[in-house]
Amino acid sequence: MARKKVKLAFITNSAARRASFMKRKIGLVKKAEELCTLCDVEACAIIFSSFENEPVVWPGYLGAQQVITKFRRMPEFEQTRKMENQQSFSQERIDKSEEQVRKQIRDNRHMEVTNIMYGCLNGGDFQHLNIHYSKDLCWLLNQNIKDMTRRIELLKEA
Amino acid sequence: MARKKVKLAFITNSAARRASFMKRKIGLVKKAEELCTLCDVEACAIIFSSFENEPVVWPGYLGAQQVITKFRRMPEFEQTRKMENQQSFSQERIDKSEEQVRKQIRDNRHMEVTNIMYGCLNGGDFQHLNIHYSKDLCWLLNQNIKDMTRRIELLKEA
DNA sequence: AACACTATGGTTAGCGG
DNA sequence: ACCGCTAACCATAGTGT
Repeated sequence: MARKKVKLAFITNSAARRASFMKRKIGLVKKAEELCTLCDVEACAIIFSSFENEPVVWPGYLGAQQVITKFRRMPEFEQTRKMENQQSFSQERIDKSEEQVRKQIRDNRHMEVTNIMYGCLNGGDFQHLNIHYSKDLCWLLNQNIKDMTRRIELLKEA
Repeated sequence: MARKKVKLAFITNSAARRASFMKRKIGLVKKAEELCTLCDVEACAIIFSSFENEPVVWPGYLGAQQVITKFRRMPEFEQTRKMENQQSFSQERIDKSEEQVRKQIRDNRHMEVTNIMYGCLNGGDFQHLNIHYSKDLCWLLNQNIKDMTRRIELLKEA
């Protein structure tokens, strides 16, 4: 994610994919270690890749076995419930993302109308604006006027 | 890690620990998903914490079972070898860190002597400098003179 | 291949609601 | 408790060696 924002999809170039894997593998293990140290959790991770003959096993063979045993001991019904939780977990993340998109659209609109406003202030033509932009522009102007009025009042008090 | 750089140690405050866990859990799963998408690996993660009654199981119960089965099928001797690899993996990271520390010390020294140099240029006293600082300062001055000479030559050519 | 570097994008601690 | 925000840290893609 350096020069360009990287697209979250399979990396076709195999050298790049390998490089990315090597870096991210370390990153992931580091994050897991941090979580353990900071929050005292019991966890394990296993990663099979086509780049290495053996899987990455964190935090090591014995540690992983211990966690797996604990996992296996959970009653089946708990595990099934968990699967459902897993789904709702993903759903929540989707909902969050969608909310963020909506927010972004609002912000973009705001900036767009702000730009139009400055254009008008510099003598631009605003006769051609359609009804939606006109209404937003009006609202924005009113907001700005309110802001300025408030500031003036504050200055008077001081 | 906003206001201060956080120390990598158990978070004593339990509310803060819980908050950190909740955030980092999501972060970890996200990283794992990214690794899968970008590099097409087969992986699983299980996290038992005192904050949740059930473990976080990624990528879900069935997916985890599949990976665990594959892991269990590995011959014992491979698994043992892997344990050793795990150790050397950690050792490598320690070595890297130590090298970085050494580099940092060098850099710090460089900046320190640079500061002294500017002090001298501004009329500071350098009679009291011990032999080590004197030598480093001498070296730094020579470097700077070389740099300047090179730049002068470049300018002449142009 | 395997590293060091660095600009950028991503993560998250601490707040405020 | 949980959510959103933002400054500050952290991870890493791309590059050069």
